[in-house]
Parts: sequence; C-alpha cells; structure tokens
Amino acid sequence: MAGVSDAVVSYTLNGRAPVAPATAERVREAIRTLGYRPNHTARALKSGSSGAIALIAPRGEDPAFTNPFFTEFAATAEDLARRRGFAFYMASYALDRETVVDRLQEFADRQVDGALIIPDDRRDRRSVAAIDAVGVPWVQVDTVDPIPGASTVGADLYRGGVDATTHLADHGHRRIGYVGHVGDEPRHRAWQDTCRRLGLDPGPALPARFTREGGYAAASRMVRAGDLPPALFAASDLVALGVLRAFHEAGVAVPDDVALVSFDGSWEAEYSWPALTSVRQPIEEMADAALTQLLAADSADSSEPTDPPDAADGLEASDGLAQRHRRERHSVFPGRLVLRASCGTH
Amino acid sequence: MAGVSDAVVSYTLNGRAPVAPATAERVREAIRTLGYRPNHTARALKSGSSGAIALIAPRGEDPAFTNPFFTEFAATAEDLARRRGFAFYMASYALDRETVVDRLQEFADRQVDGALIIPDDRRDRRSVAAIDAVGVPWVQVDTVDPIPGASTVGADLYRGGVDATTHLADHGHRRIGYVGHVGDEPRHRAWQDTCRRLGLDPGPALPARFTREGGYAAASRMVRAGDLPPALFAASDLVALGVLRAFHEAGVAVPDDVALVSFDGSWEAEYSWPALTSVRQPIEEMADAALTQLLAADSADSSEPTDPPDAADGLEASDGLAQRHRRERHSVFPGRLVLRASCGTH
DNA sequence: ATGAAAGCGCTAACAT
DNA sequence: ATGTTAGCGCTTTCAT
Repeated sequence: MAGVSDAVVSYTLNGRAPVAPATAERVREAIRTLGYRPNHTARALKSGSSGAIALIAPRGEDPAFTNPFFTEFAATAEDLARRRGFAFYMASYALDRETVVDRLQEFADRQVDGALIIPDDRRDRRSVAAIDAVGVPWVQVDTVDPIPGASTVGADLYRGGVDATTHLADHGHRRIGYVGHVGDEPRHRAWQDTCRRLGLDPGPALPARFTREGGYAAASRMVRAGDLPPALFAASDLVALGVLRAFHEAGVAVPDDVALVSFDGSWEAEYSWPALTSVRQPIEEMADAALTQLLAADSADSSEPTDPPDAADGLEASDGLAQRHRRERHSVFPGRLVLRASCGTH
Repeated sequence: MAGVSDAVVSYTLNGRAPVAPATAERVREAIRTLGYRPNHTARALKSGSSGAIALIAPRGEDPAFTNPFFTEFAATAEDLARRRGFAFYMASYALDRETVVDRLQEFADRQVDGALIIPDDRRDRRSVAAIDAVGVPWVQVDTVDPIPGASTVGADLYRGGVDATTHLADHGHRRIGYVGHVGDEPRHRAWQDTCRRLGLDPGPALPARFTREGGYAAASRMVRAGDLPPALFAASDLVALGVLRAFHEAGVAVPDDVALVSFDGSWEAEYSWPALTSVRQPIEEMADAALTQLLAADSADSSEPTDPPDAADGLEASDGLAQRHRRERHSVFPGRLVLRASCGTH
C-alpha cells in the first residue's frame, strides 16, 4: 500500500536503516489505515527475542498468591518493565507439583528476554545450574543471601530486624520476643544480636512458617505456654496477622499487653486491627534494580566483558567475582520503619 | 541423530501422521539425550497458535493487585488451564493509563489462543467491538450482567445478596443496612428486595467503592451520622475490611453493636478481626466454566456451527441467541454463605 | 511410514 | 535510500 518492500517497513519500525522521511510517513500512514500490527512471533523467531520479560512467583500451599508482598512486587515490576518497553507476563508455581524450571522453560520456549524469579518461602534449594541451563537471563529477587553464580536482589533483612527490635527497645521494652524463621535467618539473627547488644532479655523465639497460619499457630503456643513478652517482633506481616488473631482470641491486647512490630509493610498491614507497625520492604528499589541487572546480563551475553557495570544503586556486595561475571551481582536495599498502632508508640 | 527427517520428529511429537513404533522410540530417545525442546515461537508462527492462555486483570488505583479475590481467581485459573495443557500468563492494566485492549493486543501479537478478561471495578464501559477486533477469543469473568455479543461468566450476586440479607434477618435483625455500589448493582437490589419482602426497615444504604478505603470512608460517615443499624451487609470483603477499621476506631463492636456479613469469602476475610461471615465466590466453578467457554469459542472459530454446546455447568442464561452464536454464553454460579464471627450467630 | 519442499512474517546481509 | 534474498524452526501438503 505504501509502495515499498517489506524491508523498508521493518526499517521504519525499527530504525535499523535510514529511511527517507517521505517514505517513512507513507509507511506509517499505511500502517495506521491498515491497522497493521507486527507479528512478534515471527520477529521472535528471527531475532530470538520477543520483547517480553517474565516473573515467576511461588504460590504457596494455598490455591492463591496469598502473600501481598508478592502481588505488590509483581505490579511494581510490571509497571517498570513496561516503561522500559517490555511486555511483562507472570506465572506461578506450586513447589509441591512443579518447579521454577518448568515455568522458566515454558517462557524460554516462547523466547522471553529474561525472567525475574521469586524463590519459595521454604528455603527452596534449587540449583543455579539447572536454571542457567534453560538459557534465559534471570535475576532472583527477595533473596536472603547472595547466591554464588547468580544475580540477586534483596532487602536488607538484618538491618530491618535491627530497626524493628531497636524501636521496641527504645520505647522501654526490656524483653522482646520473636516469631518467624529461626536459625539462618537474618531477621532472627538481628533480633538476637540487638537484644544482646542492648543487654535485653531475649523473650521466646517461636519458629513459624511465613504464613498467617504459621503466625497463628506460634502465637497460640505462646499463649498456652503463658509466656507473653511485653514486646514481639514478627518476621513478616502474614505472621503478624496470624499472631494478631491468636491474641484477639485469647484476649491479649495489642499493643497494651504485647507491643508488635512486623516486617513487609504491605497494605494488609494497614487494614488489620490494630494496624501494624512494620518495616516496609523497598519494593520499588528492588524491582528497579532487578530489571536493571536483568537487562545488563542480557546485553552482557552478546558483548565481551568490558568495563565493570556502573555500580549505581544499592549496596553492592563487594565480591571480587562481581567484576568478572556480570551476572554475579547482589543488590541490597534498606527498608523503612512505618509507624502505626501495633507498637504502641504512635 | 535419530536418522530421520524433521517432519518425522514433528509427527512423533504431535501425532498428526503415523510413525513406526521403532522410529518413534529412536526419536524420543534422541530428544531426551539432546535435551531438545520444540520452539513454540516457530510453532506459533506456522500454526497461529502458541498453546498459551492469558489472564488480563485490573490493578486498581493502588500499585498492586489489591483484591484477594482476583489473585485467588488467577491462581485457580492458572491451575486449571495447565491441566488442560495450556501455558498460562497473566498481565494487568491500570485503567487510568492503559486498557484491556492494550494488554490483549500484546498477547495477540504473541499468538495466545485465548484470554480471560476481568473488567475493572469501576463499571468499565469497554466496547465488545474493540476487544473483538483484536481477533483473540475471550471470555469475561466476574461479570455482573450478560453482555450482548460476549461470552461471560459470573457469580450470582443477586442470590448471594439475598442469602446474606436473609441470614441477618433470620437472626432477628429488623433493620439492616448496606455498603457498596448502589443503583444498578445486584447485591444492592437484592438487599432492597429482601428487606421489602420480609417487611424490614431498610437501614442506611451507603455508596462505597469496592476498596478498603471505600468501606472505611462509608462506615466513617455512618458513624458520624450516628445512624448505626444493628446489622449491615457489605458488598465485598474489601469494603467490609474498611468498615471494620472504621468501627474499631469508633469503638463500635462487631458483631455486638453491628452484625456484619460480606461478600467474596477471600482468605483476608478469615484473618480479619472479627473473622467475616461472607458469601464465598464460586471461584473454581467460574474459572472452569470460563476456560470451557473460551476453548469452545476457540474451536467454533474453525468449524461450522453444528450442535449447540452441551449445556453442562451453571445456569445458562436462556437466551435464544446462545444457540446461534456460541460466543454468547453467560454462565452464573451461586456462592455459598460461610459462617464466621462477624455476623454474631456463630 | 517417511522424506522433500514450501511457507508462516519477520529481519539482516547484501546488492543497487 | 530502497529492493532482493535467505533463513529463523517449525508444520503440512504432496510424493514416494
């Protein structure tokens, strides 16, 4: 219709070759009136890239994305990816029946340009090698510790734990408890270290899965044991919500009997009763960094390793390897304590 | 490696032509050892179908999928779609900045086989024609009323509203209020009709958007007006959560001062305080019906209209047109009242 | 039962 | 600045 070859249409659309302004206008005109849309499938077949980025998230045991933190992250990442000109699709996995690799393969078969991966709550020990084998650039978000050989992004859980515990201590509580993952978990260590450093009596530490049910079960145990600390740090909003329910049922008043601070700062924390004081996850920063790292890894695939990446955002893990392998980058961002009613100081 | 042409590999994989058992085995063997994966992009280019289904959901004004009902629906639909052998991807839209059609186009450019569309809260008046123009089979879920020319699935909101109101009336409340969309909204009409039918005094009807904030604002107004009915029907869990917060702040006890029943039955309703009695959405049935209708529309595209579809599930809208156009089908499923603490009868 | 060959809609050399 | 051509990895006639 514009009287040109298909190549020229491609040139006008992608700017990979010069096109006379007049021709370009004719082409665009034709595109408009014809309602032409480039077939991304064909484009992907030819170029190996589909202009899409995927997010792969865990679904937990429940038949839902029960964690508002994930949905907030997903929405934010989607927005940022689109702003960078990528389509953004999401799929989820239930660890019992399927794996991250299954989902990633599906996306790979459709030529996605990269994937953001959220690991499962349950310390999912996937091998970096298996994911790498799929051949799609990827970045793991919501990461606790750096993973050798992988590009990762996470919140500074340790520092968040220190902030939460310190806040409680600052307001006079001499005994502070903990609910959440225990052991090799930064928030747990942060609570321990802070109590020790401030010479506080560490209250009970109750192991709990990062779910509402986990928090409920743990707090119920606490109530039955009759050992209620005057202050409590819950390692996630979901856990805190479960704790709140158990306390309500037992007639334990928050914050009067027990002051509560949690972690995540999702919107659910705002509409609970009482509203939760919580360390807000740096969602936007993490999403942005993840995308940046993903896209950097992408371009690094084709070009020779030249300069180290401009270490812009986040506190780079000062890992000597980061220079050699662009993929091995770990960015960490601090959270921010949001004061609401549950800590009793607001 | 198997010593056969690429055509035979295709035959083995897709069964579109007979393959000798021995050859098939050699091919599969080669596929295994080579780790070969068919390129869905090429397949889609050739066949026009990528074996993927999309879900397009609204994101609301907040930077998140704030409605747990949607995330539950998404997870369920994803599961069911995979069981039927389709990959399932999800994308969302923020009505202020983008449209369903934008997202659908992106998916169409990548040859999805069909799309499930969740309309926006805000009575989003999209034209069926614009969506149809994209050329991808689609089904609208979470639909209030049938849409001429479209295939739709929804919950029986009217009946749910009747059940909720009746439950409150059954337990002695002679005056019942309402919070939610008003006017042309089945739950509102159901509340009105039921109050009238039972000779009850309809309490205040407060218009509210289907968000936590909407419920909070409406209930705050109610408190300020000093007109608290002994019982209240909130048209969604989100609204009820907002109501709960306003009541807590004002020292209004639920269910003692006001008995509350809501609609959706999402998990958030279970961990609020008090836990919400709610009409549970028939999520699984809706997701299954939506997929069935989508896939039926799909095959109807190619084949001549023959027999009417086996009207299996749901109460078919007895619309004479449904026979002529397979796409025009509206399935409605009843919800189920789940008793918890907020209604005070449990 | 299997192979040869064409073509899906693009992009990228390579001409001109 | 634009056209010609080849080819991305499949599926599908059409032969054999």
